[in-house]
Amino acid sequence: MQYLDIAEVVQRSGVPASTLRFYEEKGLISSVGRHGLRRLFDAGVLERLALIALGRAAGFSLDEVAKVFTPRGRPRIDRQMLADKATELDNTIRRLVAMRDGLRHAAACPAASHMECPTFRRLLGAAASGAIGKRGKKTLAR
Amino acid sequence: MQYLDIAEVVQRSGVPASTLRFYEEKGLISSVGRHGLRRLFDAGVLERLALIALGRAAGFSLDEVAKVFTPRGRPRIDRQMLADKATELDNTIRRLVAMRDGLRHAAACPAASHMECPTFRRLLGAAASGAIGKRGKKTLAR
DNA sequence: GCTTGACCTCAAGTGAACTTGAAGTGGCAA
DNA sequence: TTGCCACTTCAAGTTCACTTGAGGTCAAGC
Repeated sequence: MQYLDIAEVVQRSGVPASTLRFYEEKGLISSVGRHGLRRLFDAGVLERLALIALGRAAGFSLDEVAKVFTPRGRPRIDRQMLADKATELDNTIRRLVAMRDGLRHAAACPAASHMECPTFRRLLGAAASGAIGKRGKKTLAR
Repeated sequence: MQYLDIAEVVQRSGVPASTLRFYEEKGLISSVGRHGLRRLFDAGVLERLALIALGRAAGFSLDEVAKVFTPRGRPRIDRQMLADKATELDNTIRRLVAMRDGLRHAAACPAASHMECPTFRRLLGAAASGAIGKRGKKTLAR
């Protein structure tokens, strides 16, 4: 009874069965057995899924998230890693704030064409020089 | 002389030739002619590339960036679109700030295991419930 | 006992944004 | 005139995180 059928995990976590299987294949979660063909999961899988969702939202790749899990055990989270990720987020946030302000200005700018707006051109220069982007790619939940 | 060889565009913009060809194929930029086989670009392509970089950094897809360009002309930027994107960025920023704070706390948290830290668990709950992520995917320059 | 249907496996597909590889071309220096 | 080699084309490959499809299985309900 303490084991959850995959359908229950899907229902409780909102994560599709295909994704659960995919995560299991990747070693991110593991099932404790079967009922016939059907996977059974320990209730702890829900916490693990939450941790995965958290990691993804923070910008970790699935592979990075996987490293957080000890071979067969509970999560072992490196505080340094968290701090590093926080710093990384800080930089991302700074860039996005600059972008947002620039966009906001451009949207309200009275110049006939954006190309004549100094603020927009500054933004453009920053983007071109890589000050804004150019540091790799990151997938973030929208 | 006012035309730039593709090699020059590569050098000045930092964008690889393969990407320039890819962008041309996508209709994001266009060459004005050839010198032998080699593409020649108008100097304006640099501004266009900057605009593309800007759009990408702001979270626009290439297709979205393409819409900014009129069929064969100069950029025509919809102010509403800019404002919308700024609002979108605002939401992203809010989420990232929450994430960063959570991570920062978790990194400094004195609880033996992160699983015993209330702040971390709150973050986990938020991630699981989709309050943090779960609203789609966005590729951002890192 | 038989049907049902949710689950299973395994392979392939998706989409975004490029990159890479093979084979070809042509301007330019020697 | 020849050779170099940076460019060209076109197709296919790459990465990430999944999803989809075809064909199969089995516990449960009738």
